[in-house]
Amino acid sequence: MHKIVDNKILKAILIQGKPVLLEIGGKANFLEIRILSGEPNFEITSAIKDYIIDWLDLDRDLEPFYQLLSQHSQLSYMAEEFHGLRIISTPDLFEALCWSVTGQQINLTFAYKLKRRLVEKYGSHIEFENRIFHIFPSHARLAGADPAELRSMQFSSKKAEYIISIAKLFATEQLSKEILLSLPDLEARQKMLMSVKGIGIWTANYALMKSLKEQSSIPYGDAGLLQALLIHNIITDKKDGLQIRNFFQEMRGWESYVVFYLWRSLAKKPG
DNA sequence: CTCCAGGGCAAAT
DNA sequence: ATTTGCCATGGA
Repeated sequence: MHKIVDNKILKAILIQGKPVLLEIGGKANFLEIRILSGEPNFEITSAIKDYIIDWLDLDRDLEPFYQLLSQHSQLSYMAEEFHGLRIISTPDLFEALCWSVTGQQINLTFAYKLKRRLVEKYGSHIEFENRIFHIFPSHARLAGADPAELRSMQFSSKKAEYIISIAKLFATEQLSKEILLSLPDLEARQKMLMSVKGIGIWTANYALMKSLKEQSSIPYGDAGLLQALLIHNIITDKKDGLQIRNFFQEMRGWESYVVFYLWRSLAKKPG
């Protein structure tokens, strides 16, 4: 959903329903944002700033997290190696849910392929200097999609059904980020999401972590998480729930960040 | 060929 | 209340 060119992020988003193309570049101690396409005014510029702060989690003080990591025998290296890395969130809850349903039980490479097809077929886009910048499909668009069409794009029948029914929940305003945020606590949010077909505990926690940025939302059972915990000798058995719970007990308040860093540790190092 | 990927559901124990 | 079969596909 974004491109990186010359060490700058290019991303198209909707701000107040209007498409805007952003370029985010790094300077010494601040970010420089350019609006490449769109009609900026004060209100839009301000909303863009809020969006980026939310998206890249820029308001969070990571020092307490690095303190916690540095005390951990196996993970202390991360405070150095991944210094400054923040959770890249998915502000659009609908997108987060579609992605987590898509990614269920298949390898990530294939999951990315499916998402690309979904975005290219149903999403809008901005064209700028002969390049296309995609915007994730609206729930309204996917609510009207034909499940057979998703099936032909190699979504499983169940995933096609789940995604379209989730889109309909959004389209009929039975589900939204605002509705979830209005609930009293994490448990209530998990419960509401899990009442939807296709959303189990993993999907609920993933979406809550990525979109609502719940700091204690742990995607228990996640294949990548378990693999990373094994690699770091934090657990010896993927089925040993006690070891896993004990680990997250130590990381209380920063569970999501630890998961995010563990996932990052699995990524192939460039070069 | 088999196993497993950033799971969840429904049927069968 | 737990376990199992199934979904779809591709890489190891």
